[in-house]
Amino acid sequence: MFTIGKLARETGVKVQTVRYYEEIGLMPHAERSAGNQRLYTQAHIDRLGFIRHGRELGFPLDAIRTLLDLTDNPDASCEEADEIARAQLVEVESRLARLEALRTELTRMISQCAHGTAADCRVIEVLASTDHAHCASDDHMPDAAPRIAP
Amino acid sequence: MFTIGKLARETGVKVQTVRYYEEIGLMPHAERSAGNQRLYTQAHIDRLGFIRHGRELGFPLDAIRTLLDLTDNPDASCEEADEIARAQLVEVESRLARLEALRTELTRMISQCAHGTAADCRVIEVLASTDHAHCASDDHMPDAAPRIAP
DNA sequence: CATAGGAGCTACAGCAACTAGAGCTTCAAG
DNA sequence: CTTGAAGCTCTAGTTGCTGTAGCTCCTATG
Repeated sequence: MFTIGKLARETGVKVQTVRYYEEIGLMPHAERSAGNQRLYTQAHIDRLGFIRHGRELGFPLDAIRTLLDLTDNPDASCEEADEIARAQLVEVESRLARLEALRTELTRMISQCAHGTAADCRVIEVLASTDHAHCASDDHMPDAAPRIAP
Repeated sequence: MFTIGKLARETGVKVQTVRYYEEIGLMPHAERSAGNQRLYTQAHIDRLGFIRHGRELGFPLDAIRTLLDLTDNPDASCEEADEIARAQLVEVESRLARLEALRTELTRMISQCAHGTAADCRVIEVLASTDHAHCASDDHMPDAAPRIAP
């Protein structure tokens, strides 16, 4: 059996994050030692690895929760998993499109900057202009992407 | 002079968000009418438009704050604005790279799904595997991107 | 066997950038 | 004069953690 520190090191998830996952029910309540310390097995490492991998792919915790339920019911249809993955792909592609538009706009802004004073700074001018013709402003911004490494 | 509702409609920023921007000092404290309602002028519309445009380009509010300071000092060098824009471009490009890796991985997962049971679902299998060879897991996840449209 | 310091524990505060709601007042139209 | 939309303040919630304070516990060394 491992302590929480070992579990964290094995999976690359922070200790606090493991406790957080337990709190929100993503990880089961761990057994405790005589001294009230959490004890984990290989199964916990696997589950936490699954969660981390899902987070790396940008799945929200709720989607991961559903995917974990599916792994607990191996006879269930995998349609739901497929759907979650597809939805995530759609999300990722929409973020990509948006970010590509941003890159274009930022590149243009920067390349046109004459390095003078703020009064005639192209960067500021672009922001101040009411002409949003080149903005991708009409589709919505993506949600937070997760932070994995510290 | 406009009410907060008109200001919000003009700029596409929500009423609550305008009040929030005032609270955090991004928008100035508005004049009040006899009945304690906020009153705005064209200058406020311009400023809020600037903020919204910056948010659309993904700038964090702190960066926008700095850019707004520059517009208030038109004689200052625009070097800082340029640097903020460059930093934002770097950020956007790193998110793009990461998202492209995600798209590849998700596409692969989905295309290999045989639509059977969870037990042999490729999506779940990929998440459960400890082989992270194809993950972009070693660079860190980007920060939250903002949500502009409701 | 005592002790030092690293790791564990709980509980709570904070981050970004809003968003939503409760419960009230004010304004403008009919 | 009334009604309903729009304004007001204040508080709490969102997502996914992260950090801190102030404890206790475990293990290794002297």
